[in-house]
Amino acid sequence: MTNRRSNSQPETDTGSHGPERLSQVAENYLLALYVMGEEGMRATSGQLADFIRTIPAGEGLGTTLPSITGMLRRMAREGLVELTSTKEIKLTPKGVVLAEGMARRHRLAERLVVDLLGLELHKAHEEAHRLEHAISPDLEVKIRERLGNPTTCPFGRPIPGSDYVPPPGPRLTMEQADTGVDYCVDRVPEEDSELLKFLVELDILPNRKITIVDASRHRGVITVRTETGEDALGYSVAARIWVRPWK
Amino acid sequence: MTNRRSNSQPETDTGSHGPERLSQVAENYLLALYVMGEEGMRATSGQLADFIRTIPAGEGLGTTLPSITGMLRRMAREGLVELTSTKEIKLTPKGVVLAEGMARRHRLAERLVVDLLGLELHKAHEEAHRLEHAISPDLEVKIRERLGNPTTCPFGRPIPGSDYVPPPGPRLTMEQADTGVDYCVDRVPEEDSELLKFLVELDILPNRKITIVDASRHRGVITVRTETGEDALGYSVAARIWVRPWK
DNA sequence: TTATTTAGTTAGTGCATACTAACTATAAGG
DNA sequence: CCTTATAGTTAGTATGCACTAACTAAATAA
Repeated sequence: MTNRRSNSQPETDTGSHGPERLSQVAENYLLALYVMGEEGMRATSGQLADFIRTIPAGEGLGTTLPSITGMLRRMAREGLVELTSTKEIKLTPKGVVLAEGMARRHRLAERLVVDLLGLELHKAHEEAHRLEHAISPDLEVKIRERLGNPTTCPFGRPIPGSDYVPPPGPRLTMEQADTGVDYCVDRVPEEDSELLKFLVELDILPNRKITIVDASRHRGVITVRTETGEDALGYSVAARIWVRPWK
Repeated sequence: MTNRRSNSQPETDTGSHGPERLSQVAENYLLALYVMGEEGMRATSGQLADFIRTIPAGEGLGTTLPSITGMLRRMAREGLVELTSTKEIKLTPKGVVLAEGMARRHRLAERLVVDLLGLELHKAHEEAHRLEHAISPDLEVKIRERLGNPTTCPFGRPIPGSDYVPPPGPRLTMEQADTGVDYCVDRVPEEDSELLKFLVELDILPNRKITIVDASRHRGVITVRTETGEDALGYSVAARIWVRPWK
């Protein structure tokens, strides 16, 4: 009777390539590694620990280095990951397939709770982190259909397997954006609930038009005009918001 | 990396009455005990084992008597159940509250997947058995609102905490129903996927009107008229379908 | 009544997942 | 070059949850 989800089984399965269903913990690792890959981060045990710490539903469990080491060993045994000589963690082809599935279900779940159930955006990531483990292939199909085959999650990330096409033009952070030019918000961070509440209020959300009115690097403040008003953002925040050229 | 969901934690929580979050296994037990209570079944370890075996998502795990004994011991330690001298398993007040929550989420999830996502009815129970563990209080509220505060699940069972009022008149099984009288289907079994496919086809579903055209006990066959046609049912099947007087 | 079946517990084991403490290897600094 | 910090592994332990095998108590049959 605890907080932990774990997983035990005397390996009753027939044989060579491990059980079909993964533990929730393994699923979390796969998703984390997938997203880290998307973001171009070097995936090491330490980075992974940091990343897993941001999973809200996880309540900070399984984030010590020894836990990571042990889990990765088991995942390597199941052929999900490989540990390179440089201590970098790589998904195997099998791992990639399963990780894509997790990202797909995670992002579909985010759309589900936001678009269909009206959940506040800043709660979507956490809810999806629970739901992603509970969505069967059958249900996934129904969700996708019901949502009209979305291509991105509500935070702007692509849904693997959808017919997402990267929008033309460079993607850059708001911090790097030019003054006086119209941009379209491409992605916002999904894991920072407090920031998200703020971004919702300011209407700085994917597919909204924004213009940098003023960027005073020395003050560390960027002034952004949205369709609803004008607001000041710190550089550290601006650096986490991705935009692309408008139209 | 297995099929099993388990749960481990060096009991890091502060104190006296156990961790807040339960394991999925414990949640399954609570729901099982709750439903068995609803059905007026005597809850013993053996009965519980049988019941848990019907949980499709569980893949038959945790159904041996020793597993049950061990789990019940842990749950008793957490103050969720009590084992009476007659080997009967009783939910404690705390257990009842948590079990009601499980039943609530399970039945809301069934409505969600059927009404909102268009999932085939015969798959709803299994899907809900996964989803019930992944629904937070926040999300539960949204689901309930979105569904318009339903009072029953798609199989006719009441949703705890809703404003369900038991319909007037006696509830009886179709096997006990009189010939030539109009009845309203009250409940159908949710866990028998094959039977459900059949009942959907025949339109023998909660709130539909049916009439027993003929009951020949010696042949073990009941002939039922629904709004779409007339069909023959075996007594063993009829015994599992609950009806109430129409209007 | 005694034998047998039925139901349940206890004992012992195995694996997943978590932790802390102690060790090691690599990188950074002096 | 040697020292120290940083990152990661290994060792050892704890808990949850699952199993089989063996035991026990209650009900049933002979």
